Amino acid sequence: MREEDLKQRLRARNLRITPNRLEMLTAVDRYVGAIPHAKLQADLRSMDRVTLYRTINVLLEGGLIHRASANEQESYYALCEDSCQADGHQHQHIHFKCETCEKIYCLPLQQNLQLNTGAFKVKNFEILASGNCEACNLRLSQNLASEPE
Amino acid sequence: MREEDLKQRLRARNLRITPNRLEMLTAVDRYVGAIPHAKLQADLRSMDRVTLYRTINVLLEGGLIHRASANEQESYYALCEDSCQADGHQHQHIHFKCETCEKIYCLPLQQNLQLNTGAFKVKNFEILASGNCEACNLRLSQNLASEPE
DNA sequence: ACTCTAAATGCAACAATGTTGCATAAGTGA
DNA sequence: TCACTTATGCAACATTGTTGCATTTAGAGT
Repeated sequence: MREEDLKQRLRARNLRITPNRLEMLTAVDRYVGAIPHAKLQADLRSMDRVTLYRTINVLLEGGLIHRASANEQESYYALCEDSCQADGHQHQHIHFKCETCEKIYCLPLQQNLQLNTGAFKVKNFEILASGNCEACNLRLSQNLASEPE
Repeated sequence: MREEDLKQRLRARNLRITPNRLEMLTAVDRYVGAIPHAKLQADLRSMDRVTLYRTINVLLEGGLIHRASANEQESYYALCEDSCQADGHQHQHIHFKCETCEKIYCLPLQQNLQLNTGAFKVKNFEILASGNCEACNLRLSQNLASEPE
């Protein structure tokens, strides 16, 4: 993604354009899947640890990135769609963690979900899935195929 | 749930029956919804902090409880169904967080989900939902109804 | 009921993760 | 370029989770 586009996203949310924010957005953007916190920290090791946390929060609150949890302690981050609002992220997608390569992917949801159960009214949801990703499936099936009988 | 039942669950997984484990299972069981870590710690404040962590891990690994994450830092715990295995939790249910009372509920899933997307093969999933729970919905609608026009 | 052994517990110390206050630097609108 | 607000870095602190080790305890066998 071009830097000018990232700047535009910051402007759109009335956030100041700073080198730190651009660096973070770039790191999140270029990573395939959602970036783990540790990787973000490694990529931006010139940035103060505190600034890292604060910048994550600013971008989260500004609706530029979202947190893709994975039923673990560590958090993962990905860029939001343009449609996300600061307070109302509407991610109708799946956060998929590959068991093999351990990457987190944001996948679109194929089906319209009806999650309401009795008098529990679902306003928002997130799906955490795990399995094998496209690349790993391919690799696994090739290894299997080339194995001697 | 009767204490004897909890003991039986421990025995079934070849886990020793200790006062700490029984206390923890009791605390998890009597809490409506999934219990937050902090509440667990408060309920069991006679238990050493380290023992608390280790006991949680034992029960998780034994498949007696499961972690219900909620897109936050804090973890929540609930008893497993009998069908859960140590390594293969199969929770086809929704972890629902009420926006009003903030409790976490484990709700059954009404619909059979087809989550596979392209060559991504989903083996396991969890749904984190939020909205208003039954009790809060009722309370909210009553307040609304009784408000002067 | 007693003994033995492996496992559970508590404690201390440590490690990792996240937060707050404050002085300084930098972004932005005039 | 000036003035004002916000962002940053640093230090200190707070919270959360982990490890090693000595002691206690659960449970199996006698």
